[in-house]
Amino acid sequence: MPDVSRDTLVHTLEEIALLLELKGENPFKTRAYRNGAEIVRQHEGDIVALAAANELKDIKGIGEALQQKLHELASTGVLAFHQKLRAEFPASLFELFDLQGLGPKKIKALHDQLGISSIAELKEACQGAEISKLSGFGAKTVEKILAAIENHEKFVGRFRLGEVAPLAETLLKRLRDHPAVNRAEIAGSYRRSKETLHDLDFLVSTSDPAGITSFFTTFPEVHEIIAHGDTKASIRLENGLQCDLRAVSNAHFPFALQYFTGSKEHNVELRSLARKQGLSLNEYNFTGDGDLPEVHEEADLYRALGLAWVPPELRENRGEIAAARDGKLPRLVELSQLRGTFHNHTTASDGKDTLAEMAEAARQLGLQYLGIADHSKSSFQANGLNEERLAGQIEEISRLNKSFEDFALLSGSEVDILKDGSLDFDDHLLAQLDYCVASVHSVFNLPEEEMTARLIRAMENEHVTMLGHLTGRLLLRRDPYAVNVEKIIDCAAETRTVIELNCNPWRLDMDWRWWHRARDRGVLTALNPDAHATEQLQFLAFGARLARKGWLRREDVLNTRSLAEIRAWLDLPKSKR
DNA sequence: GCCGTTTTCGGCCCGACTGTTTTCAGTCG
Repeated sequence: MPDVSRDTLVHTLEEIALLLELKGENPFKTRAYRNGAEIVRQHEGDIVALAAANELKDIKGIGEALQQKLHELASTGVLAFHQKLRAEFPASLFELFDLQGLGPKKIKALHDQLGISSIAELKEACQGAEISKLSGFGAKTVEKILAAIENHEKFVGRFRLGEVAPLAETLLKRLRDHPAVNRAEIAGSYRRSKETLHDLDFLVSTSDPAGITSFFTTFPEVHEIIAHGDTKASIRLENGLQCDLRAVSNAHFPFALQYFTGSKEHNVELRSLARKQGLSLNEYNFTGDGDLPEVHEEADLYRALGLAWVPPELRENRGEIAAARDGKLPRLVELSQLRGTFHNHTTASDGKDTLAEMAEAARQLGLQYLGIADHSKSSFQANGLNEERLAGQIEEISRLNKSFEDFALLSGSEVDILKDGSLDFDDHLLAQLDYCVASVHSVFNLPEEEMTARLIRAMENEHVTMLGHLTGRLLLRRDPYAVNVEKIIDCAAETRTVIELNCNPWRLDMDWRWWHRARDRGVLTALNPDAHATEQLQFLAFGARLARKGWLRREDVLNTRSLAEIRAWLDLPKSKR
């Protein structure tokens, strides 16, 4: 039996969809392949085994053609149809899809008429004159393509926290399980919970450093060994992520952990502080005249410098060293303190799981309440609910709630903020909801002043409980839209509007750099996973990490409150909250 | 390519924006 995973099936179908688009195939056909990919991804049960046994009948969305293709792929490991399509286009062509503003039609024109099949070739063509001879490629288009390439270059080699976390934890566990390893941690920006990373820094203490570095370089995920010495190794994984390993002794471990966690700016401050005390600090130890402080843990190191232990998330040289000296570090919020969450989707709009399934998943996580905020009617692309369907959902939630003890669904809506700042539903309907998340999903390109005024108008609505994904950014993909965040924070403080911390690893929006200021203005946040499937409720963990990075405490986070407290809070008029 | 049925072919989600095209095509959400 060939080694075929669910991912192989999914990615093959998705790639076929892309290739068919390039060929200019019927868009509904390409959609059928995309749908098929999604169905395979979501299917409960062993879909690979079913496909291999040719038992895919009766799965809605998988017709005869897809059944046959999935069977061929699962049972032989290859799909002739896919191979044949692939042979028609160079593999590097796929990278052009990563550029904002380029779709299948333009890519096909570039490939067919100018022989362009990579970003590098496209860049060259844009800088020359030939490209403007193509119909549909005027001066503005060329300008936009160049901007998209620049954007892409800026982002290349970086990864979102959420996409590396599972892999990072797997590799860490493997190191910890090795008999010669005493302690192991991931340092660097991962430990500091940066929203994007360019590498992973593993650190182990061991009595056999050379053995561990060798072990590390033989991991099955290794694509390339960049460096391999006795105490240090660097590998590149198949997904492009670079991983560095340092192996040190137990005695050196706390120093190395502190040193490799960074940030560089934080460490510079720390070392200058040490120097003032006649100490020198490096990645292995303190040096200097006289008695040196005894260090077994990171906290000992900070204490030796007259500081409280600084949580790694705060180590960005943004005031944490002074706070640690003055005993003013915040007691940061913890994932385990969350009691519920507000912004989640169901099959009613563009979610993958039903109301009942989402509720059950939230209960499994130990939450007391789950807010449902499906899209509103203007979000056609997301199957947004109109007034009638929303009213039906409110009833369904109320019905379901009768079956729960110590748990409740809350009726909300993720209502679209229209271009002029008005809302997609009228106040009468909004008043029937437990709460409302207001978000922008269209017309992203307003000038900053107009966009800010648009959001402010929405926040001034009595029924708008919180603002969803403030800037609309998609990390490493799409820049935030122009908005004056300071003014939004001030307005949120005045109008008592909550600002969401969207926990989806693509968003993590509002950016962590603003939360300290918002908190000081008395603005509350809600950690919202924006879950479109039950497993995405786990995004709360990323949100908690970023909230900590933003200096937020338990009291700054609305959804650390109990269900009873939330109900009482929602019952207050907005101005009294 | 899938689905549903008005059983074997027609419909499949809609609208905004942009640029370049003079009435629309491509991309995005």
